[in-house]
Amino acid sequence: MVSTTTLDFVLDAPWCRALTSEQAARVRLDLRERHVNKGGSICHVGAQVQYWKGVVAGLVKMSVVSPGGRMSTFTGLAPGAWFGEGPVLRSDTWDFDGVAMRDTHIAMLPRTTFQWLLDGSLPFNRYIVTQLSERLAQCFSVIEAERLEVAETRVARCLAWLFNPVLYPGVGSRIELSQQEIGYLAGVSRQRVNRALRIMEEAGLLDVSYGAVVVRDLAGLQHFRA
DNA sequence: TCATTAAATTGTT
DNA sequence: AACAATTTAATGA
Repeated sequence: MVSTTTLDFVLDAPWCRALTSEQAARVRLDLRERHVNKGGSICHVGAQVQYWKGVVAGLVKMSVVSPGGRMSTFTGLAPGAWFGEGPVLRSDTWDFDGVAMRDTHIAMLPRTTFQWLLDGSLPFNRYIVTQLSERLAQCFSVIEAERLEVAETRVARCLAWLFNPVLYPGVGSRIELSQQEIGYLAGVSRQRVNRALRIMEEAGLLDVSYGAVVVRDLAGLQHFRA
């Protein structure tokens, strides 16, 4: 049995609302949850994918480590994010590391249930396709920012990703995130984050406050160039 | 409720 | 990376 917060979170998720009552009932039955303390591991490269996971609360950093030991952070996963469908469909093992950037609450749906939904629900398939498409678009956006090698642009894209309403429907316009944390996510120093945020605030794209950012113009953030 | 202190975050060099 | 300034949270009168 899972907590009511997790249950509410899942039943309210866009993919779940599209299911039949019978399917939703099985989801409810198979659902598990887990609390991960700050710094704890949510998934790691090479491990078997047992569950399709959703971020109920907290923040997860998605990263990979190269053979040389260099670490590259892809993105943050904000509340409302569901992830793991890629590994489930492709390789059965995780292809990235997930680390909790703060105390995090994870909802987990067994792989077999996930596949059962894929086989039995057209709306669920549509949701997954939308999810994958959105992620692909975001990947292009981030790759472009990397090539430009402008820290401000990377920060902007990184934030735009975090506030993506398709991927993270629960996220409003405000996310509690220190400049240090943004630095980890975007792969730039805290100083650069600080400067980038000021520039973007000046441009009217967002407001910065103590330990949080409020997005004013998401589209503007996505297309921001330094 | 207010004042004091510690901790976290931000701004600057 | 180090330091100072600022904001928040916690504590106790």
